[in-house]
Amino acid sequence: MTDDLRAPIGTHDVLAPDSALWEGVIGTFADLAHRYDFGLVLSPMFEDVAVFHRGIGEASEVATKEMYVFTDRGDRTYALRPEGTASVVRAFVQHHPVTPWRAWYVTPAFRYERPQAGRYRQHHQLGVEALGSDDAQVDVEVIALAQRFYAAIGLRRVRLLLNSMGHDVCRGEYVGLLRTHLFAHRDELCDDHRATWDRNPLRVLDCKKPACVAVTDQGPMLPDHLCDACRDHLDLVTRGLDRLGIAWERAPRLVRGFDYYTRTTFEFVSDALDAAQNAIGGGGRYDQLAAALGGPDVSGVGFGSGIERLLLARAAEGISRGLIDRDPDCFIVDTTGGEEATVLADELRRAGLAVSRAVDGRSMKSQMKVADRSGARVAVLIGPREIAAGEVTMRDLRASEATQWRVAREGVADAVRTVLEGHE
RNA sequence: GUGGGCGUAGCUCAGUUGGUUAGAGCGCCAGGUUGUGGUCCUGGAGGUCGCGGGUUCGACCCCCGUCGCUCACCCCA
Repeated sequence: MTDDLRAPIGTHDVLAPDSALWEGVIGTFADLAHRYDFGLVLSPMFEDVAVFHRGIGEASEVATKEMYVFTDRGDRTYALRPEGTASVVRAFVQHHPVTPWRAWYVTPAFRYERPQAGRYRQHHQLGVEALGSDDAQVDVEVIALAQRFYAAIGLRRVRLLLNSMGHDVCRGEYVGLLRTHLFAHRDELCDDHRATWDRNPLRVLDCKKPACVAVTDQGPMLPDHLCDACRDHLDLVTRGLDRLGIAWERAPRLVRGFDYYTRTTFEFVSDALDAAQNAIGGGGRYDQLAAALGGPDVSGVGFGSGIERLLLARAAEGISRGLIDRDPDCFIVDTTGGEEATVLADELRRAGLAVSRAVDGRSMKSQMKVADRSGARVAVLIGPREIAAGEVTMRDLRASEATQWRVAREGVADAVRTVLEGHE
């Protein structure tokens, strides 16, 4: 209701219980990243603007019109990170860890644009980067991690689109051919690209307008013009994916938005989402990024995924199953003032249990209602009679018929555990 | 940046041709013989009708502006 102090446009607060899904997604990813031998990297949310200009490309849409650029009190020009890769690679360059270096991250990403479904000014990405090797096996592992991750969070209607951008020489030759073709057919392009095809010919490949599709359909496709080395690399990647049983599709038109990609590029799309925001993740190899940021001439490969998009895709697939259980194990009802509940709760929590309780001296009936809604499996009741007897009353909140029993005060933790196990 | 739709209780919404104390469901709180939840019943709290201006005897309703939400284009996660 206070309109003057809301979260900024295009940003969102995520509160429990919704946030449990975020915990689940991030936790699942952290666990998987560990299994795939990636270590967590934390890097600043803002960087010298040059990190992104040199990284994702000064001419890219994101860099030219979507970055949050600001000057700090010391007159330094910074930008809020619009994506994850550039700053991770910057960290790699700065610290020169032993290669191959494998890092995973989860971070907010900022882009100044009008919000819409699946598109926000602050969204969140998680991903991995592997630097210091150009072995195609790394590409395969990165893609496999992404694919296994989507499966782990329950997504089924996901397709992997694969392409190769070649390297600077063979792509350069290809772009020349494409530009010649586009020049010959420039009048047939869609309204937008009739003016911009020359500046960024690759973008035209990505255009969905029938006019552009008709032109590019007859033109040269990048995969047909790869050099031998790039072709071999792509073949190794596809063979690796085949051996892992990971389905993929060739996507010769796949052109990603950042300039740093070379060779392998891929995108995961959800068929449950509308085309405007169906990309739930993507990535690829970048041979020149580290060098562009002043580092060694080493290659890297990685991918990033938008958490909001993943959640959107889950919802669109009708997946309601949660990823983690954040309900309390037990709920303490104390009608003697609340001090006993505090003591018992602390004891149970130290024993590893998740405990909820009521405060403010509410009536037993009221506390029982709260206990019920809390999702706790069992209620632990403390009243004058229990205190006198040195016991508590246990009540199963999930049983269809009322069942309760007395337990010695010292044995509460074990009694709760017994109930929990009985439910599993 | 451009365009469409929408802004009424915490949430989802109703609100008659502008008319006198703005409603419902859910949620929340309290009761229903004073130690007990989930169903049911009763009662209660909660709204400057996004904000500002205008028209009018009178505006939640009409007009203008503004802010916000939302969807689409562009691009992407």
